[in-house]
Amino acid sequence: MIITQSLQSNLLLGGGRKSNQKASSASSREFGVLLQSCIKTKSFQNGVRLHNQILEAGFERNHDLLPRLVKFYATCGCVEEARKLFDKYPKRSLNVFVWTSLINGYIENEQPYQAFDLFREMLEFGIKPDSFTFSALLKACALLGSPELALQLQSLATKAGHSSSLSVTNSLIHVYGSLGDFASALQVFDGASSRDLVSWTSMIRSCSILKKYAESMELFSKMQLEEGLKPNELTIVSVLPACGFFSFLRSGQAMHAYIIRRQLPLNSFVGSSLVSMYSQCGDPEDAFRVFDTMDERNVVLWTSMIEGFAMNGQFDSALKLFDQMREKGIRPNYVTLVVVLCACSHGGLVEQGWKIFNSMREEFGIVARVEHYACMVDMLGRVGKLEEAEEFIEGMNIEPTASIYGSLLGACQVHSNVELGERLANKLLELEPDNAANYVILSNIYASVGKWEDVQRLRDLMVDRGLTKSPGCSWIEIKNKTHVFGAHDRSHPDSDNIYRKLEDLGDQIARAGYVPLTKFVLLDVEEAEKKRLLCSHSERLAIAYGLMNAPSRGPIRIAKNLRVCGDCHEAIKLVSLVTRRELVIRDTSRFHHFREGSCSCGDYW
DNA sequence: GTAGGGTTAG
Repeated sequence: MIITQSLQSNLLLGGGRKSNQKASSASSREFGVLLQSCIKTKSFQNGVRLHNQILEAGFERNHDLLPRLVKFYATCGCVEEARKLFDKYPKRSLNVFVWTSLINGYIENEQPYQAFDLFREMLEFGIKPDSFTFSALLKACALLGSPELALQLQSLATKAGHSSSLSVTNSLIHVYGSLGDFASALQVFDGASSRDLVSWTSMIRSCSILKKYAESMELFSKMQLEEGLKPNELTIVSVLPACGFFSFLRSGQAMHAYIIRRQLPLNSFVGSSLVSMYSQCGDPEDAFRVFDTMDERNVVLWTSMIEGFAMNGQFDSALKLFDQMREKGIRPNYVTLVVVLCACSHGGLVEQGWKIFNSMREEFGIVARVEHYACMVDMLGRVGKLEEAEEFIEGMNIEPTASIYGSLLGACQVHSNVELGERLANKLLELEPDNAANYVILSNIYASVGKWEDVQRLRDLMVDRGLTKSPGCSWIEIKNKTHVFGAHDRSHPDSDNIYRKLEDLGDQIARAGYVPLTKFVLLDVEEAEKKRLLCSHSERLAIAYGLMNAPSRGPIRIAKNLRVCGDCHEAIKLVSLVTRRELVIRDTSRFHHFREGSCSCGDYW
């Protein structure tokens, strides 16, 4: 509405200034504005009526109106109509604007091949593409998943002198980022002669997509400090995954507050990224608050919230929300079902899991993909039904992938099944010889049953193949500063006090019945050394520091880059009991909410 | 007439 009004006022201003122009010219402008508003509102009937009037007035071929008419039909999903209109006139007589409109029309209707065919034809007719043409075609590269094609277009655009155009620069950053070519995206961004908010937002998004979250946050502050650019809601959406990844609740809250303060639109995109961020920060209550206040809830928003509950151990709430979503007539998509099956798996809800999996096609019209199968394998593996899981894999409609075997290998580690673990790991080492995780899991399986020679053999193999495992660490945010701890770390300036606090906590939990579970030490050392090593796992250092420095109210939140070990899990339950504090720990994919001696995961993770 | 946004198993 506002847009239409501003267009109308522009028209008035323009008309005033050019009062000596011919009447027909003023009318064609008027038609242009009206057509534009039909495109914006996608009002098909009004547009067709307008087209007829344009035809009667003899304006159809007007250099400004024809491209808009083409765009109108394409926007309303009638790209064939747009093509008919295009074919009505000799191609050589049509300007680049008309050609680009139809190219764009094909892309908007997800027909990238037709777009490229038309581009080829355009070049053959000697029509020179402009920056708009290149922007449009770069979008098509993302659809086709082809960074090579993007590179070709980049060199064509450079030759044609359009490479410094902002829209070409920004499209290039976007397409390279979307296709996983971070180096090229960065090269375009760094080499750009000018950058605007879109360039920064695209680069921040590229970092987030490629899981370069630190870079994402760094760019976000650099953009404001060095360029003085103010983020908008798209920038916020691009940086929120980074807040979630690091569990930086305060930063995430600041983003949320910024949206509200600047009155930026809180649409479904912003809504779902906020829900995800709060969930990843172990705060499902605030995630739900955002979810609950959204006017319009689409499938992605529902999916985010279901995942948010599941991630935080609230499996019943997750499944209840799934029911509610269906009652509201929202059709789940395949991601929703991945999330729901994963909730069943993590919550040990085997019966519900089977029921949902078996009804996927009939009830939701969704054919199971590899992700769904992986959830089922994980679900069976977790409850120790390893053989059933293996049979399930054999009976699958699809070829098992490394991820399927990986799911079951994880279960073999939990249930110390050496025989199956070995078999699977050998398959996996062939399928993905560069994935360090497989070596580590197999080595842990050997360690858990004391096969130290095999542990050593795998370590040597990893060294030979140049693979390293990422060292475990935990971190905590205190007063906007992040404190990172490695296992047995003594590098923190407050280290002495932290270890004193740990000793004190050790005494308290021992009185509450703690017995160290030394089987979780995967090293061939003496029993006493094992006990000592357990006490200084990184999450315990972070907890001790948190208890000393976090505000006295509210939960203490810690994030960790690996799974919490079984012994720490027991110890932390008791720490929550003796200190009467809620402790929230995020591991690689989910949360443990420790309260009064128990954990939200129900010891099942 | 152009460019940038949310959910996904292990």
